[in-house]
Amino acid sequence: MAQSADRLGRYLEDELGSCCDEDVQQRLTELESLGEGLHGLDVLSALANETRYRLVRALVATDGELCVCELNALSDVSESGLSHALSKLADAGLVASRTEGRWKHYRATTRAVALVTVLDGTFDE
Amino acid sequence: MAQSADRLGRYLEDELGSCCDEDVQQRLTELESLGEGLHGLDVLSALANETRYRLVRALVATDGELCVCELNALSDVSESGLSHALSKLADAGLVASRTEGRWKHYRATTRAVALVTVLDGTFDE
DNA sequence: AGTACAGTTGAATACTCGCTCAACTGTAAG
DNA sequence: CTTACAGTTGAGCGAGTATTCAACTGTACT
Repeated sequence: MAQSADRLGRYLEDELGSCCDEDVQQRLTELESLGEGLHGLDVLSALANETRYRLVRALVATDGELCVCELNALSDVSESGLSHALSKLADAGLVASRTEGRWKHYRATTRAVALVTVLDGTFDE
Repeated sequence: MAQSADRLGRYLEDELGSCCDEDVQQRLTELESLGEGLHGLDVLSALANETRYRLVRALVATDGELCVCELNALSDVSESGLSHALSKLADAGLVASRTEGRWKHYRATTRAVALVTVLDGTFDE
């Protein structure tokens, strides 16, 4: 860390013309405050996996509900793996479920819809 | 796969009252078409890591450029690790860079801004 | 020329995470 | 009450990934 502060000092000197230790210290605290807020990392982690991403995309595309047994048809993992995947997605608030008898239905949340939509949108430019 | 088709058949029978093999087959192909389109998975993978996510958030929050040496201050990895991280982000189209002398400046792309914004937005509800 | 520094690259290591297997819960039907 | 089925849970293994170390490129300054 002392190393990187040195380099930052040299950089600020380049930028400002002159630079004292206090300038470096101030900039350091400014920068550290930028690094806060890891809100959303768990959501991204949940989505950043082929199996889970496919499930979410399918649910978003369906614009409704799909039964676990239907989701099974479009994922190439075991039934157990599918359950794990859906559980992780539910924890991240990307899918919600409804049980009916012994069948369980999943649907995409608005969060999932928003993310997939934005993600697709950034490829059209 | 034969197993899951069986289960799907039983499910469709429950839903439709009756169900023949052709119904199952048709539903299967419908479902498989939903699983297409992995566009964006690499972007998510790039973002779904604490180090890289913090870098992107910082760049988005700054609404401008940051020097590598400044980014170094808010990431707790080595200088080399930082370089690897930025490289992966650049590959995913989440950051862009500009070299000036021996200093290199990074900025968030519109894709990064869009994603972070949407992600934050889904927590306010 | 040579030295110092900003940043990158590739290989090796350590670690996380996704998947499967087996055992389990809960629901419906004979 | 027993059997069959839908789905979940936890442990353990294998594969992918994040990080570091060392060597490198390119730029400025003397």
